[in-house]
Amino acid sequence: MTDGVAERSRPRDRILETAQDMFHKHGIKGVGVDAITEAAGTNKMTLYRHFESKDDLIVECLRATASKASRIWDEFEAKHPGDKLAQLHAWVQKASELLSADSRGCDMANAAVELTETDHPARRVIKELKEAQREKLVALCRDAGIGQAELLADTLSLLLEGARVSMQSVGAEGPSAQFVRMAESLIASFRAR
Amino acid sequence: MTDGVAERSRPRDRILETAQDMFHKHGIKGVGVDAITEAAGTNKMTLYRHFESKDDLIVECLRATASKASRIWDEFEAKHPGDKLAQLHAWVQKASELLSADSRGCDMANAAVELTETDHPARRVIKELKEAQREKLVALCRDAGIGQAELLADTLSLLLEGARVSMQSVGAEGPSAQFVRMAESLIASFRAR
DNA sequence: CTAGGGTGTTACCGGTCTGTAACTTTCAGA
DNA sequence: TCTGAAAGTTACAGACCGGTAACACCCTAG
Repeated sequence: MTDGVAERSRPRDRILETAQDMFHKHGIKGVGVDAITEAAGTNKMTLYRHFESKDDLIVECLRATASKASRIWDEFEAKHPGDKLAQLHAWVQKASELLSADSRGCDMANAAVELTETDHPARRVIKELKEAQREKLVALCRDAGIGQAELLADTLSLLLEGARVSMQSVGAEGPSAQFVRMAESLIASFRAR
Repeated sequence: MTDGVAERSRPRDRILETAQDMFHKHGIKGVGVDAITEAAGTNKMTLYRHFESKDDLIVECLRATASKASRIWDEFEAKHPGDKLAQLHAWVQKASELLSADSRGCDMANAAVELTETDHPARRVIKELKEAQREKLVALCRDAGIGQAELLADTLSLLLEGARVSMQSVGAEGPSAQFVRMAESLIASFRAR
């Protein structure tokens, strides 16, 4: 009713999906477990039967989000089978869609900003997942025949990361509006070397 | 004693400085007013005599931080009077020093991530101050004789913003390690156009 | 010396937070 | 139809949060 989540799924799935959404919109420290369970159409006890703690829920949410994101890479391969350069351009395109569709940035980066305790269980997960994403982008650049693949991948990563956080500071009309142009001319200049 | 702030200054100044430091290290929602006043060697009542609310304190902290940052620009002009291109390289150098000295990124960007309420008083301040910084960098690029000054400035902004948030996710050995190389080759390529 | 503003101290308010206990209801499968 | 696990309900514990009231203290300007 007040709920955007498919009503008849298992409570654990509803909690996970609702928590992802609410953490994303309001920040991790900006939403309590009561609010999550209420929005998920269940209650706190059920949450704690499925998750050890809020921290555990956070970790599971990050893993779920990363898992969704990794499915996007399969789309690239499906749409441009074998054509790695086209897949790289598709990456840029997809990134720009993310920017225009959603102004709250990357859940993992946001979590890293919010969870300042150096030993927070989510921090190792964030690092692990971000490094996996980096590896994918490096491999894509390399397979697209670009010489300095690592450098291009890292530059594109920083540009996107910067665009997603810049949107949260100054909005979509700020520097992030030029993301596609920046990324494409970067790729062109790396290809020309 | 447990306190890094100069002991004998006015309580208001101590609170402001301590709050900046603690907000930076632990995040805005990660530190309470009690902890701030205790670290500042004073008490909560004194804080509320000088600041209307925690939100007001947050805003003043952001303004103070931005004011410190703007003094850096004076250094550029002092060290390389009239030589705008040298000042731009000094900006890159200074940015990389920020990256190696501190892994908690930009206070304004972090605040934008944490304070998700769209009508939070800090949000307009963040936008305002970030836009002012952007204007400065655009002017510097233009005065350095670069044609597409806005595009270079925005690209450098996104790179730095991305580097500062990337450090918080994957650490200093991640993509942000290449920031100087990226920035310098960007400047070179814009100058060659 | 004295008046008064800035500061410190203590206690408190109402609210929210994570997490738990004890109990009841629902519902699917044997 | 019976059983047993999953889920819902209510209440609560203990801590912390932002913010305020009332009062005692100091210390400097006059």
